[in-house]
Amino acid sequence: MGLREPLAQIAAECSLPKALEAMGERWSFLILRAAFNGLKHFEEIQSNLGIARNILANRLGRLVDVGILDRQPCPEDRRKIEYRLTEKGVDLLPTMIALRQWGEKWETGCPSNPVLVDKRDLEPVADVRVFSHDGRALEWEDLSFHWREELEARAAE
Amino acid sequence: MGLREPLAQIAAECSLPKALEAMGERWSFLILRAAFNGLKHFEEIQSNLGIARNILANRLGRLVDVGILDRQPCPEDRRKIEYRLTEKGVDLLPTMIALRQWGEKWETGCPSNPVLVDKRDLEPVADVRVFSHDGRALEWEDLSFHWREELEARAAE
DNA sequence: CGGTATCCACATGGATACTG
DNA sequence: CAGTATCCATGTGGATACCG
Repeated sequence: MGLREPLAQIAAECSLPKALEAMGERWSFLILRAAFNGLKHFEEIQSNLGIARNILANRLGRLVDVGILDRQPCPEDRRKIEYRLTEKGVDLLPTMIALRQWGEKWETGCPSNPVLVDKRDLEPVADVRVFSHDGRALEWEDLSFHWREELEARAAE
Repeated sequence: MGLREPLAQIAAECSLPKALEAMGERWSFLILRAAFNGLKHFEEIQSNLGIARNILANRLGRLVDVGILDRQPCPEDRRKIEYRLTEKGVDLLPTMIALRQWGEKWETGCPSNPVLVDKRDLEPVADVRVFSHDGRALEWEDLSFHWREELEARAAE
């Protein structure tokens, strides 16, 4: 099954729709970015993004519901609320960085600021890309979609 | 500037909002997936996604406008229209695969089908992640956001 | 501080019918 | 085949006021 031959029926078991259920709304990625940048409080995020309060409340609630953010009283001031990334939330970093890098390359044409760097040497991270199981960088031409069943049948031979 | 210390002002030059302008709508990623899966024609995409015709027309138009898809008469039948990924569109693959893998891990809990494989050995590609400039796989703890100016000042010392 | 409540505008989305 | 046109429902988003 080649990559450029259309699939008769696709998407039957693709996780993308499910992922988009959680992250598909316009503000979700921006709220997530705020979280990655260390913003934890409602007012902080609201003033930084300029998002309407009711929408922010709604989105934060949804992100908490799906387990991307965690809502806790602030340790140093129990009256305040703190939103933190869960492990599931942190796991969205490659997606977010990939999209940001794409925007840098094709939309703005210039590097974003602040930069995501490796703490060890303060060097900017590499472009996010697709690698083979043994670490070779792959181009679109090197890739193909295959049905799992077909691969298993082939492996069984 | 540590990763867990909040940034006073963020997002001033981040390309993410611009990227989301192009890809932020619910259907955009799914239409893109259809394109990656080799679907080229309006009716094909419409029946595969179950999207309303007017919305699909609108989204296809927008994706063409921003240069992610290219709209051409079909080579073998000039009466038909064909949508193909541009280079800019293909460049969204890491983002899409990263999001799909995240969904597999956290939302559906099972691998998607069809699988993206390396043509050479038909092995599924590796999980998309963030690497350092010299190819070390980085965890969230290894990362930090820094202002470009600060990095340049430091380098000049 | 971290929300709700309200109100309103517009965008998104779906269904269906029609067209070149 | 690849859309438009139309209609309608709901969702998203913004502004503002209010609240515990």
